[in-house]
This record gives sequence, C-alpha cells and structure tokens, in this order.
Amino acid sequence: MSNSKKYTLAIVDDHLLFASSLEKLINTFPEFQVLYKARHGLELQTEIKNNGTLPDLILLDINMPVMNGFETVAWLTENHPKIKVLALSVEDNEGIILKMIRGGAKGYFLKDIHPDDLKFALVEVMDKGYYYSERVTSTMVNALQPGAKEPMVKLRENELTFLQLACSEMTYKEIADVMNLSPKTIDGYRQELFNKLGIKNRVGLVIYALKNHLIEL
Amino acid sequence: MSNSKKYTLAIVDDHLLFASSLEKLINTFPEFQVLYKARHGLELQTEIKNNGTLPDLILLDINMPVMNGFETVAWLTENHPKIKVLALSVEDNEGIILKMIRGGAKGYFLKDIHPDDLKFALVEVMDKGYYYSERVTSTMVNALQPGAKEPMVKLRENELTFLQLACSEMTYKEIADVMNLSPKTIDGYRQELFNKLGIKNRVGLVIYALKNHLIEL
DNA sequence: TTGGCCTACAGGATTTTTCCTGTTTTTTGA
DNA sequence: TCAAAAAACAGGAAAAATCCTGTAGGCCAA
Repeated sequence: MSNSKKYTLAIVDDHLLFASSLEKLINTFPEFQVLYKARHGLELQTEIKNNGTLPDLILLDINMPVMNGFETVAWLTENHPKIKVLALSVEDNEGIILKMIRGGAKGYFLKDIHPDDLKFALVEVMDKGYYYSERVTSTMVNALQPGAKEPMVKLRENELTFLQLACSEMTYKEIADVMNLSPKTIDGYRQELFNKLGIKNRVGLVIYALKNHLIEL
Repeated sequence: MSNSKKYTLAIVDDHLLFASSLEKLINTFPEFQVLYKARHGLELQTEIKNNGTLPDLILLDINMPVMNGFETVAWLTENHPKIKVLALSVEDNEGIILKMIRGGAKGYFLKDIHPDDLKFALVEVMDKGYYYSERVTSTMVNALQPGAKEPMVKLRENELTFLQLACSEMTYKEIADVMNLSPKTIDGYRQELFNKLGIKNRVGLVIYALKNHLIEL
C-alpha cells in the first residue's frame, strides 16, 4: 500500500451525526482522509461537480432520501467508473447486496461492522480493487449457483405498480381504475405475484413489498 | 457548566460502527468523555454492574436487538434514576417520542442531527436536566392538549395479539384457532379496530401495526 | 336485587378476495 | 409476414373478509 499520499474518500449518508462521526473515525486512519460528505446522491453529484478533485473512494449509504444508493452507484459507475464504491447499510438482505454489486459497488458491509474491519476493508478496496466479506461472498455464490434456483424474482413494471398500490387500502377494483386496466387484468397480476412470490394473500404482498423495499412506510 | 471534571457518558447502540464513530466525535468535546459502549440494554446492564463507575449520561438507541430502548430506559429509570438518558433514533414518530419521554428519557433526537447541536444537547442536559428540541416540544404540547383529541389509541391485550397475528398470512379463522376464541369474536376485534384506527381493511391493519412498531418485519 | 356496561359470540347478508380455466389482443422474433 | 409468446381480459364459483344488528353471561355499583 502506498504511504506517500493519503487516499481521499467521500461519505454519502443522510444521517448527519453518523456521517460526521464516521469522518472523525476515518480521519484517525493514517492512510485515509475524508474529502467531503453528502446527504444523498444528488448532493454528491453537485459536490463532485463543484469540487475539482475526485475522491478515490466513496462510502455510500443505501437508504437515503432524494437519491438513494442504487441510483447513486449507477450514476457513479456511468460517470466516474474509477471511483471505488463501498456500500453501507443497516440491512442484511441478499436482494439488496446483489443489487448494489450488480450496480457496480466494490464492497458491501453492515453498519454494525467493527471499526478495525472497516479499516481493513478500506485498505483492501484500494489495494485489491474490491472487498467482499464472507457474508457477501456466500450471497454471491448462492446467486450464481445455476442448478439450485433463481431466487431473483423479476417484477414487470405493471406488476410493481400493482404491488405498490395493493399495499394501500384500495380495493382491486379501485386499483384497476387507477391503472386504467380491467379488474380481471389486475386479478391476473395478483395471481401471478402469488405464484412468483409463494404467498397466499394480500397481506403476504404487503410483507413482501416491505421486506424488499418496494414501498416505504 | 463545570470545567473541573469531564462528564462521563455511555453509548448504547447495536451499530458498532456508529457507536465507535460517535465515541470518537464525543471525545473531541472537551466537556465529555465516553466511558463505555454497549450493543443493547442487556449489555449495558452487565457493563454497569461490572464497571464500578456510573456514567452521568447515556445515549440510547431505540431500535436494538435483545433489549430495546423502551425496555432499557424503563430499567434505568427504575434502577439508576440519576443517570440522564438521551434517546437517539432514526425515526421521527410522535408515538415513539412520547413513549420514550414517558419512560423517563430527558431528551430525544434524530440521527440526522448536526454534531454541533448534539454537543449543545449534551451540555443542556447536564446543566438544565433536560433537552427538548422544537420538534419534541411541539409533540408533547400536542399530546397534552386536552380539548383537541386523544390520538393515543389504547389497545387491549387481545386486540393487540389479534392485530399482530393479522399481519401474517393466516385467515381470521386460523387466528381464532390460535387464540382459542370464536371466529365471531375475532370479527368483533377486527371491527372494533377498524373503527378505532379509522381504517377500511386488513391492509390498513398491517400498515398501522408497522407504523406503530407493534410488529417487526 | 337490579340495571347498566362490557366482552364474547351469533345470524345473516354483502362485498371483496382468491382460484381455475379459457379467449382475445398485442408484441415480438425469425 | 407469420407464428409463437406475452399481456390483457372474462366467466364463474368458492372462500374469505367485511358489515350490521342483536343476544347471553359476568361484573359492578347504587
């Protein structure tokens, strides 16, 4: 690892207290220095445009207002592929991990990580280009197992819209009106989702949507 | 404020990275020093018992495994009433704020607070005994308005149990079996809850339970 | 003791959800 | 351009959810 110059990084997290605290912590690592912080992807974009220098590394929260982690990592991969992105989340969810890695993140870890491990992860990412914990590795292996199963459920645009509307107090008929479709079509979506997701009733839909962050409370 | 001696404090939060970072931040405040950290209420209890000295102040997260913020503040108020407790949460929810304050917390703030404001809050709490932000104050005023309304919906034991079971894929008949009651009684609970909570169907129940932390995902 | 109140429970009707199968329309790929 | 695949839609029926009103039994207070 280079000792000549500190690696610079940016922190993107809407929890100001966490971001500021983390900045303090990271600045105690001799190899790293926080360049700037942002509350969400959009703020990061303007920060990058205004501030002449790019960070070597970005610590990216996933749950954020305005522009979340998924959108942000997509934008970064598109516009600044050289910047390493480490995703940071409170949630240990396979779907989310895969989504971020597919989006271009070079690593993923939970907010309950030990500071020493964080430091190790930062060093790894700069040295080797990536850092994957055991948890993330096993998730990826599972996802790539061809024989086993394809747990990745793909929802069509309309199915997603229906699912989100089903998480309200609307009846299916009302949903059909909103979506400008026949109630029978809506019933088709419902049936299809029940099969795909392995659930039995509308409550199952709500639970699924919540667990997979397809809706917000 | 006393300059002779630093105030000591403990941090209780299951997110190790956040807790450690916050420790670093707070230790830069000349008036304060972090005595120890714990991942949840239970760990705090053993820490307090083992470690001879009590902290002056505890920063307490609400969402934690094993023993959450509500249980912890209740225990602290019961066993160590002299310790000031500041609740710390990601969620801006009136019900939660009131629950913590009723439990004995001397203040409440969100994790997106600015570090300077945190410092101010810490100082306030030690000097004046409490710190309430505008947000918290307005919440309390609302809650105490006698004429306006009583938004605090009280759920009976059975109603709560039913509500929680209703947030699953069980049918009402199955719920009746589990609770050893007639399906008609369950229907009565349902009707009563719909009226009390102003909702129209079972999805409304799920949403309500989630928003009020009556169930976990 | 009696009347009021509360909880559990019922009857019975209506609406909504859920299920199964089949048809028409649209889109897509060779 | 034509056939196959996908999407939208329908009929019909059973199951579950929702709604409304009413009753029986326990408890408590005047």
